Amino acid sequence: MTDDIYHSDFQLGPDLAGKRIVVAMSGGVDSSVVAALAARSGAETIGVTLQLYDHGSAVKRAGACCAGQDIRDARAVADKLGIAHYVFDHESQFRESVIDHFADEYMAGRTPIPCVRCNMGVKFTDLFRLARELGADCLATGHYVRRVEGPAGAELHRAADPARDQSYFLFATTQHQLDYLRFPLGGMPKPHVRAIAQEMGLVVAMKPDSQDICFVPDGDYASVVRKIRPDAEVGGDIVHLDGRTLGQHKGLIHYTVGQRKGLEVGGQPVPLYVIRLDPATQRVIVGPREALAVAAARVIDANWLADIADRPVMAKVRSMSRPVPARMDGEWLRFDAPEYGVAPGQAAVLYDGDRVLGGGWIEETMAVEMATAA
RNA sequence: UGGGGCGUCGCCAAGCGGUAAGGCAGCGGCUUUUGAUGCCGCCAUUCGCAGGUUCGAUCCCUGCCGCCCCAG
Repeated sequence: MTDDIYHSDFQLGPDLAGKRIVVAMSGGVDSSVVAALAARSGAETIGVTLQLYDHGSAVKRAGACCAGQDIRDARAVADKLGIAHYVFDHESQFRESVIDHFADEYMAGRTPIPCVRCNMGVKFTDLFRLARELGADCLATGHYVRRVEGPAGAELHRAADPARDQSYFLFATTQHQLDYLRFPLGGMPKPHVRAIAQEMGLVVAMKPDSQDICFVPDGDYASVVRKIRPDAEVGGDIVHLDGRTLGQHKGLIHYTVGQRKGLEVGGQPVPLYVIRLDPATQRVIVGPREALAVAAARVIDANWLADIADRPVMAKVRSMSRPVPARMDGEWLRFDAPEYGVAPGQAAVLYDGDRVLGGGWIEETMAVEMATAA
């Protein structure tokens, strides 16, 4: 027999007849394919789309989701598949749980990850509840991550396609949520997903991948912060670690730890990087790249999916980087080798091979010099 | 209005008679499912201004302008 490109496992047992699957449909190609796979599985499939924000028709850029055209796309796919489809207005919830928090974090000199907040709240709390209310046996999403049945229950693993892996953004998924969630695309390469969409004639087959922050129109996140918090742009001094004031900046929200571009400070022998942000004095502290070296990060509000105490782990402090060896020591994640550009507000996610052990939010960091001096 | 030094890209800075290094900043692109980082490319027909010497000057000479230092 030929390979069945539609093969997927919703981990609901051998017979899906009589089962009910709710699919979170964003209007993109990934979740559309999940809906298609669910529909073909024999289970009753219900598509749900949450409208998260609305910039009018202004957001016609590639990469948006959950608004305007995306909702129409989701509806079109559901119609094509012949499945039920519901749209719920979650603009106010999304604004409160994701966008407002995003703005406040930047104003506090931190660097937020709205995608994680969105997964935690809107998707895995609100949608989760909706799916339960609809009597579904599971909630399926288009995330590129794998759910593996382990000896002690469901485990969260990285996607088979390392280039697509989204596990970093899902570290806060609780065991309870994981039990109910399904990620049918976790084992597939992206081209495979598009092939399915194309073969099934889904209108979204050629839709560009989403990227950047969905609710930020053109990469200019500062303008979004400014719109929500009009007093966000308070300028201040750009101060070197050695005490020299090198210039003026246009507001803390424009900077993040590790950032090099945009300081507009010239005449230096070496590039300067943002070492830290001081919201109390509205100062941007800069220094040479070496000053960025961090020995440890304090992690709070953690979500653990396995025991991580006192054992070697691999850790990621950003989505796009290979995991580095580290170890948890109480709240402190201690890196075997210095890490650079670790910003408070970002997440630290721990791995054991492909398995996600959990993670938490970076509250503060310890510079290498301080650590060695201590 | 005594002496000395300096004025080269937005900033720092080489060049000191043979037809403008480099760094920083900036801009563009690539990469990227957060913010960053990184990588690649671009970035002074012109050297404070005006003359002069020379085949040829940013480099030599003269004057002017502007800074800086010492002295008074």
